[in-house]
Amino acid sequence: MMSGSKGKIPKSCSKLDEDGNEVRRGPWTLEEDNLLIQHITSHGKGQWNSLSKSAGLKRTGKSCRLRWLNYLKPDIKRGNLSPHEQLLILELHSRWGNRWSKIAQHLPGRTDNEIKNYWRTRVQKQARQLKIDSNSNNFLEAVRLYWMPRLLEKMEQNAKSSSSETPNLAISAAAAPPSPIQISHPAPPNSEMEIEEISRVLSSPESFDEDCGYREDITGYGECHAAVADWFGEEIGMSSFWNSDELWQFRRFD
DNA sequence: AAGTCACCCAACCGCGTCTCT
DNA sequence: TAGAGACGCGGTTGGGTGACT
Repeated sequence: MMSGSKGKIPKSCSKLDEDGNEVRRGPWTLEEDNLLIQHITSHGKGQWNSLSKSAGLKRTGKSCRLRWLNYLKPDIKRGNLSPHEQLLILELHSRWGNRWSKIAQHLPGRTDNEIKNYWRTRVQKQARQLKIDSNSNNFLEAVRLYWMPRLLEKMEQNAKSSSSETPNLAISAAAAPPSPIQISHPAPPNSEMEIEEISRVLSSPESFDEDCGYREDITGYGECHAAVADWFGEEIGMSSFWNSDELWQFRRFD
């Protein structure tokens, strides 16, 4: 696996720590990834500083931990966020704010870093275009009134099309090229019943635990995994989510 | 074809919290 | 109980990439 995942040529640099030991920084190389994976596979994780040393890595413990959690961990799900996941992020962020790790706990296979990046690059961009603060009530209102229904609509469309031409995930998985690290992906919600359930839970305050989150597994696909690269390959065109009439209505909130 | 810009995301940093001695 | 080290979280940065001019 390539550091940076896009075929970038790693240009790691080194510096010396206070003991004069070399400490590498920057993108991880394939060799470093393999060392870390092998070491965690045989010895387990934890004690990151000593793990780094005993694995022969010239990295800080912090760096090793981050690399593992955000990139190498076997259950990491990659690819675009599905409308379902986007909906959850919007909903959970409206409740908890920038509690990225807490939000990530409700999106299997997604990291807090990924969710944070999504929020900063997509959601905040949308707020900037509307010229409203992404943490303001106006923006939350706009999200609830327009963005969330759009995502639900998209999920319903997807459910309908997938029920008429249900892809054979098992075949897709079998046909997928072998990966050096087995990454499994949660299967998406693909029935109208599931979507209705998600809508119900999202719109029902009673179904929400104050501190622990949803009482039910609203992700609906808890342990179900299939090796599909990306359920919702089609990118949701965020910038076109709101038409000019809607934009005008948002600004009336001000 | 070359330059510029915006976007995306991996990785780093600082700081608060937890755990161990 | 206090101090040190490890861990975890949220904010920020920097470089690669593709779109646009």
